[in-house]
Amino acid sequence: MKRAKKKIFADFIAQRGLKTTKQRDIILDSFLSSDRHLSIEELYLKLRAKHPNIGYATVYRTLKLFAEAGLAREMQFGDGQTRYEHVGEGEHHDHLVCTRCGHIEEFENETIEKLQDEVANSRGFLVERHRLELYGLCSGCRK
Amino acid sequence: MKRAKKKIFADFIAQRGLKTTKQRDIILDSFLSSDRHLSIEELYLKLRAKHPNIGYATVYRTLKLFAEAGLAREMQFGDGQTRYEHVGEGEHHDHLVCTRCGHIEEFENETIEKLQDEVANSRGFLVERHRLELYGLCSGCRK
DNA sequence: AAGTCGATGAATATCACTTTCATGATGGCG
DNA sequence: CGCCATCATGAAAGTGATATTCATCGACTT
Ligand SMILES: [Mn+2]
Ligand SMILES: [Mn+2]
Ligand SMILES: [Zn+2]
Ligand SMILES: [Zn+2]
Repeated sequence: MKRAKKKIFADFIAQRGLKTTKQRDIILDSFLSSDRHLSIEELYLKLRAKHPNIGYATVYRTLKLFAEAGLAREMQFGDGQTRYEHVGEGEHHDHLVCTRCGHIEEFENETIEKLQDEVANSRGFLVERHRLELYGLCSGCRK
Repeated sequence: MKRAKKKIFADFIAQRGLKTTKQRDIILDSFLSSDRHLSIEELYLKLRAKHPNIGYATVYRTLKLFAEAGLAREMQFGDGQTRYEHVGEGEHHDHLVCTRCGHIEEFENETIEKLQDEVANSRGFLVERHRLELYGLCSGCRK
C-alpha cells in the first residue's frame, strides 16, 4: 500500500515533468508512515531528527505536491495550523475532534451523505465537497 | 428585533462594566443591518464610507465583543478571512457555500443533526458543537 | 561530460489578525 | 456640574503561519 502510493507519486512527478529528489523520497516515506492529520511543522520536526538538512520550505512545498497528486488532503480544524491527512483512492470520511486533547477520529455515514445531497439539490446547489466536523470531548477526556 | 439586539448588547456592556461609545453604537447598527457572514475588513470598509474616523482595530475588537455577547459567531469558510454571522437566541444552522461567487446559504436539517449525535455516541464522544459545510456551485453559478 | 531547468534552503515577504501605547471619552462621585 | 479613575480608540508595531525570492545545487537529457 505504501508501495502503491509511491508509485502514484512517481507517476505524478513524471507526468508533470518534475524531478525525483532525495528530499521528496524521504518526505514521502515519512509522511506515509506517520500519524494521519499532521501539520507541516510536525512533519518537519519529525524529519529533522534524522535529516537535519531538509528545510521547512521543502516540507511545505512537498506536502502541497502530495495534495496535488491526490495523496493528501489539506484540513483545517481551527487550531491555526493546516493539517495534511492521507487520502486513499475514492475514500471519504468526516471527523470527530477532541477539543481537550486534540485527538481526531474518523467516521463515515452514508445516510448523512445522502441527506446532504438532498439538502443541496433542494437549493439548486451542485456539491463538490463538504466538511463535517464534530467537536467535543473524546471518551478518554470525559472521565 | 434590531432593538432587542441592541438591548442585549447594552446589557452586556453594563454587566461587564464597559462603556457605551459612539463607535460601538455605529458598528452595531451597521452590523445588524448587514448581510450575514461579513468579514472584519468588509464591515470596516462599509463603515469607512460614512465614518472615516473609525479604525480597523475598533471594528475588530467590537466584533469580538459581539461574539462574546452572543450576538455574533465567528466562522471560517476557508477563504482566509474570519467571518461574523448573526446569531439568534438558540438558533442553529449549517451552510452551503458557493466556490465560485462566494454566496452563502443557510440550512437546517434535524435528521442530520440527530445522526451526528448517534455517530458521536457510538464513539463515546460528547459533542459540544459541530460544523457542516457543503461547498459547490450555487444555482446561479451552475448556468 | 556538459548544459538545462527544476529543486532546495535560508532569508525575506505576506497576510490576517492581535497587541501596544499615547491620547481621548465615559460615567460614577462629591 | 467638574474630577478623575478607567475604559476605549486609532495608528503603528508585533505575531505566527504560510508563501515567495534568490543564489546555488542536482537531475536528467543529449
Ligand atoms: Mn481524517
Ligand atoms: Mn450562517
Ligand atoms: Zn480527548
Ligand atoms: Zn455562486
